[in-house]
Amino acid sequence: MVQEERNIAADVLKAMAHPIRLGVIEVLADGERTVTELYEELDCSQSMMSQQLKILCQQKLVSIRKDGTQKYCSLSNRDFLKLFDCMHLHLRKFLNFRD
Amino acid sequence: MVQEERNIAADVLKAMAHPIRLGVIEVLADGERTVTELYEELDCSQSMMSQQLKILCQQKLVSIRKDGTQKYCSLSNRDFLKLFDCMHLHLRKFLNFRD
DNA sequence: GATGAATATAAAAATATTATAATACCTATG
DNA sequence: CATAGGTATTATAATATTTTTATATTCATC
Repeated sequence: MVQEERNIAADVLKAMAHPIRLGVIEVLADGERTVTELYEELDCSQSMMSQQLKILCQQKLVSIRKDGTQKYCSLSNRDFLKLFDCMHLHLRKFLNFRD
Repeated sequence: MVQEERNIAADVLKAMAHPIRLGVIEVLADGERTVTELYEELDCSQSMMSQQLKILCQQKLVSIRKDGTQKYCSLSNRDFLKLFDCMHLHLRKFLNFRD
């Protein structure tokens, strides 16, 4: 990677590096959700969710389609789900996390 | 992942989400380096590198062995190198990045 | 066109991150 | 033991992120 790529890659990672945003990715791995479903499932405010979704969309991690008054969110790039496997192992193997 | 795991996972991702720290991981993928080699190769100050290495070590992404007056850095967990493949594709496929 | 449900935006305070500069801390060697 | 090379720490200013609260927008329905 060249400098410029690392800057952008860092922004993408930063977009994932937040408990709620990680939660959104995890939930959406299971399939499409509305904004309301997301903030209920992840137990945060509507405003919070809206702002976090914006960040995820900007990095093209999540995409949104509109249907009437609701918005349906889904993963743009399922490749990054691999990351959760790495992370799971890392938590157990390197940071002392119990199962 | 439960809440607590997402908090920690977010910290690990945050540790990667920085141009220099990404650079360190990339360079170390190729093999061990001293601190001096790292900051010369990545073109930043010694102090900057020392601080960034600390963050990487805290999350057990990098480990350091001492040899006399120098410190040798290496990757603790090569699993995360998969991330670079995903990222490379993501940059090209989703963010309009030329090759 | 008023209402209500779903979502977005703005503002602001609290906190965290980043980057730089200055200084301190080893440790090997003369 | 003074020095110099390699690395760490501290302090600080600038900037960015996080979270909450309040308000705005949009759209379907009555």
